[in-house]
Amino acid sequence: MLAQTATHTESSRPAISTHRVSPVSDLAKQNPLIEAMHMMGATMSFPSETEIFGDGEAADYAYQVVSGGVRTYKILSDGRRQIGGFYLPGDVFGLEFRDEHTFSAEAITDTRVVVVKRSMLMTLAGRDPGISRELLTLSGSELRHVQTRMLLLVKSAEERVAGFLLEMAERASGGNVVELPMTRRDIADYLGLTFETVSRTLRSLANKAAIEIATPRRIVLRNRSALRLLNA
Amino acid sequence: MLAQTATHTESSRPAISTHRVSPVSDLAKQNPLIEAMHMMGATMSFPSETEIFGDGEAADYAYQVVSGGVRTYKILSDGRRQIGGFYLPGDVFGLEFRDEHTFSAEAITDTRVVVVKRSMLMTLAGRDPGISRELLTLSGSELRHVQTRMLLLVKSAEERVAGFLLEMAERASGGNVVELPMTRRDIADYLGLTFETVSRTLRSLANKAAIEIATPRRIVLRNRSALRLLNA
DNA sequence: CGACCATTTGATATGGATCAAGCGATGTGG
DNA sequence: CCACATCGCTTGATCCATATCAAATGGTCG
Repeated sequence: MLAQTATHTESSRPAISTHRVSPVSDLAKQNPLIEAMHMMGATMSFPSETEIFGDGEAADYAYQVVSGGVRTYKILSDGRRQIGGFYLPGDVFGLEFRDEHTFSAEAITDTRVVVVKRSMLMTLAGRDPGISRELLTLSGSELRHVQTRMLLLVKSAEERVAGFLLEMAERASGGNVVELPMTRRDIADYLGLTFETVSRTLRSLANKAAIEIATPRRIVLRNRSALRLLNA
Repeated sequence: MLAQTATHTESSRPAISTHRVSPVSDLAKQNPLIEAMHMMGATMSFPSETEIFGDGEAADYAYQVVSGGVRTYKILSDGRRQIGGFYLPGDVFGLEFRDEHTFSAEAITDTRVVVVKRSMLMTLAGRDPGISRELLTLSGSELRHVQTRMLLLVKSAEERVAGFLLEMAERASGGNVVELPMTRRDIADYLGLTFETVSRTLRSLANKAAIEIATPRRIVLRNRSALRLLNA
């Protein structure tokens, strides 16, 4: 069954709908890869906190988030969890250009995704240089993203949190209000910090009037350039 | 001129030889991308410590190390230097799948590289799915490599240094003797540590009989599994 | 041989982790 | 509908790994 694992309990089983997704979004119309995924893919729903695929499983499918949010992660031998990335609506994940998944993936909230066989994408890519080019572009932007993360990980806690907020703001529409679908612990595991440090750092940024903590999950960016200075 | 910048002084100017590289290596014969680079590329020599390209410059060329070694890096606003990667003979660098270089590149020692126009590779990729697939594979392995780095960067100094040594041993033939072409500071800037910490950690690993410091630049791995345990 | 770097080693400082406790919102069962 | 349990978040106190500052040593190349 599609990317489903034994960890799904009866109550958290993802729902599969086999009819095609429609209408195709504007984005898809401009991007042959996304278009192909929507044309050929099935939609699946995953309840909050359920596994989409596991670290080490065969990477037979590629996914695109339709609604909700996804985190990929890896459990290190000492029990710590490192988050590989957060994926929001429109983002493609699971396409790792190798045969096994490097990370596990879970729905952060109730999530719908489009799923397509990787082999099908690869076949298409062999015939259509446009698809092939899109795959390269996608891979390149993943690479860039991870490199940016890498740069973040050598900085101070304040710089990491500021960088994270700016990244989330950019990815979710670009406004000043950032809705965080993930917990403090998720953010901490993404940034290589503890959740206490994330909490304290957010407080400290609020005290400096760089941000406002409207609710724990809703942050308002008050002074983007101050954040960007930290982000350097 | 090919990837050359104003920072080259008269005495450190790279030498260009326009004749084709030959013979094509065994590796190249098995990999259409590498083969293409060798067939169409020119060789250039860069003296130790000279710039190959700069952060932000147009990424018009892709490079493969023939001999010597290369580091890519970025200077952060606070003056710290983050090293993007080390490239040894056989490694391809500068192919960032975007129009501008994300990092600068310098020769660590006297270095020869094969240079080829990126647009030429892209044109070939459009015609030859084999080349296209190789580019994807290359991009995928860069991605995996950076992800591994990312995982390293959230660990302790000992884990980072152990991981670094294992990586270098694997890449340079796989024997137990690791020749380090780079300084302690280079390693530190690669791992997000200070050079003092790198030095102390190497000493500590030697005290535990996990390694032997034959000379500062030549490390012998004495107990790989101990290193791997740290590396988890 | 001498000068210059890279490296090592030592002493101290500090940012973030860890340990600990309390608070607030959310949802559940009585 | 209320009381309570749970979970996420915040805040406080202390500890520790690594940074920082400082100095000595050693290897390498004119």
